[in-house]
Amino acid sequence: LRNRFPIAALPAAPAAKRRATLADVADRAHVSSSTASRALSGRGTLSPATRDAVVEAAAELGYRPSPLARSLRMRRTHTIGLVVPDISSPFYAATLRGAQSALERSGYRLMLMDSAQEVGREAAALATLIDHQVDGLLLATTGISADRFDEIVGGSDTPCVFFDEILPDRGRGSVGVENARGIDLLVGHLVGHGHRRIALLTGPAGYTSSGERRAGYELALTTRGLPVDPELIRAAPWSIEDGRASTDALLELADAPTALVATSTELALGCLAACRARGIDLPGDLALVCFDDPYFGALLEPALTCVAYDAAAIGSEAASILIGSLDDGDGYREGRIDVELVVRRSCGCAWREPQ
Amino acid sequence: LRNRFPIAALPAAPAAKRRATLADVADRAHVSSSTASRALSGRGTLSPATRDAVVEAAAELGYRPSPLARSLRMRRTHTIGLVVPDISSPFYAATLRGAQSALERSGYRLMLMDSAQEVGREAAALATLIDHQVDGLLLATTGISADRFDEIVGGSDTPCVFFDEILPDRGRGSVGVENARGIDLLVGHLVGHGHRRIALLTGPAGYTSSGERRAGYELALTTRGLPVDPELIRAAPWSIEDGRASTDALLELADAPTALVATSTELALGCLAACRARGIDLPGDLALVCFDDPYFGALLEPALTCVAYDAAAIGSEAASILIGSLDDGDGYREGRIDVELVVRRSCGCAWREPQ
DNA sequence: TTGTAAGCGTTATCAC
DNA sequence: GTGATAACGCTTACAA
Repeated sequence: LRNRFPIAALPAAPAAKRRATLADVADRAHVSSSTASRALSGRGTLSPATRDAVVEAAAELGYRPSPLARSLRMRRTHTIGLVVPDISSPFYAATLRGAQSALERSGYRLMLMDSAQEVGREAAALATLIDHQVDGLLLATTGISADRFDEIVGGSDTPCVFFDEILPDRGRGSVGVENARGIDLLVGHLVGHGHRRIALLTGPAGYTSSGERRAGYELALTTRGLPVDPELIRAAPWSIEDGRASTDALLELADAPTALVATSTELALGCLAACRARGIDLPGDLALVCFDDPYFGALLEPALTCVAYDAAAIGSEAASILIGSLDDGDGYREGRIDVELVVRRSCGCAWREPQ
Repeated sequence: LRNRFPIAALPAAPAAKRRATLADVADRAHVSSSTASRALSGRGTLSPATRDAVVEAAAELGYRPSPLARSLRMRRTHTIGLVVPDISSPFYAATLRGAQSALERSGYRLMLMDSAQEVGREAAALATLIDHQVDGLLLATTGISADRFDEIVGGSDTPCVFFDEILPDRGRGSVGVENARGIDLLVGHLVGHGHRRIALLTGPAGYTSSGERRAGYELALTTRGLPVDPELIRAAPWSIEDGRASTDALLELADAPTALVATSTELALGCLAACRARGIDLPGDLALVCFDDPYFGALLEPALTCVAYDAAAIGSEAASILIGSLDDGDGYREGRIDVELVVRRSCGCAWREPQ
């Protein structure tokens, strides 16, 4: 009854060989599977002889432990969940890479979810990740409420580190860029060029970076004794189209600005497009600076003066904080990624491309 | 398989520390855990009354099944492994997003690994993914050998679909862009402008896209009765710096080209940088076209004429093929993403930005 | 229609 | 030192 399929009748194709399990290794080394486990994991005590035997058997069988079984048993997955609003954005892609390499160094895997800028999907992503018992969470929130967040991740006390977009008073830490300082650098430089009517293109209200940059702008003006004119502040989604529309509106003002601070690459490009269409000379008629240094910034016309920062560092810093929190226990750590002013031509400086 | 446990079913007050297990649900519904399993999974037959009781108990407890335990038991993880050479590149980030959304639609999760353009890391990434018993693999290879590939994924017969960079004769399918057609479009357009000495900036030899684009270039010239001059072909890594150096070299030729086809955004930007530094007028002195349409292409000076394609579609197409192969069994499916010529100014056309 | 029991591949807690 | 044995949370023959 057993042998209904004699050897000769086996299919020509080689049956997929079953992966060796710990039990197989144990058998081959003539020990119990608990001993084999100890030998391979290094935990517990056992004689060097048996350890060697087990290790050898494992090597011969090409044994690879099952992370799945291990996770189920140990209640640790060595997996970190990452949620971002849009992974195809260069910024988040860079943070992802930074996080990934930092995590890899510590032996963690990454499970990625994209919230597509929808709160509902963000919540679903978090729930999925929690279901998978990720050991920790890296989250650039797209606007989940504190209550919803608590409801989903609160019960599991899975540590969470926020980056870029932060949910206040939650999680084990947060990482952002020096938004205020960056804007101050930009505004300061423009003021140095003699500008007094400086416009701001910022993102929608309610976002961490949007808010910090706007506040930074107002502070930068105030500390320099300049008035804050609400008309010069335009909040819109971070897209080229919105940047263009906002710039158009600013340019049609009776008392138009002489300089403009764009808080993202896209907004700066929108400004560029608007000026080009209207025949406005940059930086002659309007000086432009940007919070963010795209890799093609030097090749734009005019080459973009901006504030640069290391997006990958945001990810790796967040990952480091998370890993720290994983064995440290609690507390709250805050990281800020440094910014740097990169002076080129769009601000009015007489910069020329090197070489 | 789909999300039968919407997050709305979470308990209002997450006071429960330990997550409810199936056994808890069973207890509360006064049935055995196998019955509870059947009720929740919809498999097997059971009375409507008990089913309702179980479902209600599950809802009351805020029960969420453990994918870990389920995977271990079912030998299916509903997780797909994705390996790319560099996730911070906009191209791969876009493919990732495409893949992610297609997979999500079918109830799969994504586990991401970055090979950092190193064969060793690529192999390690694959091994890790196989260890995790991913149900399938999406791979843009960085150059792993067929033998090594077989060694790592062969034994498990985990289906694999290649995209962008392809390992021939392996896996269940592959997806690339219409490289030959794209180059033909570009070369054809330049020839239409009267150019006969057309240079090519391509990537390093040994890459799928690099090779296909170079072959496409030679074919495009030949079919138009133009000679192929090896001096006009420059193979170098896809970086701005390399593009610049290659352009410099071409420009110093005794018989310099009058037009140039860059096979990537970076190479085109390098060409731009070289021309700007040398005071070469684009497109007057040199016409430039590019395989790839960066989102800022219209804002460069001159606005870039190029061949555009949907990078996200590569990822989603690859994911679709993989998912198909997951239940279809074997066979090999090949996908090609369409390209489109976007005419602007760098080729010599009299294009003006809309509006 | 439902329950019992045997796993999936590990590790931890005991005895011996 | 080493080996049973019992989990981890789930699915699925097989029995009842």
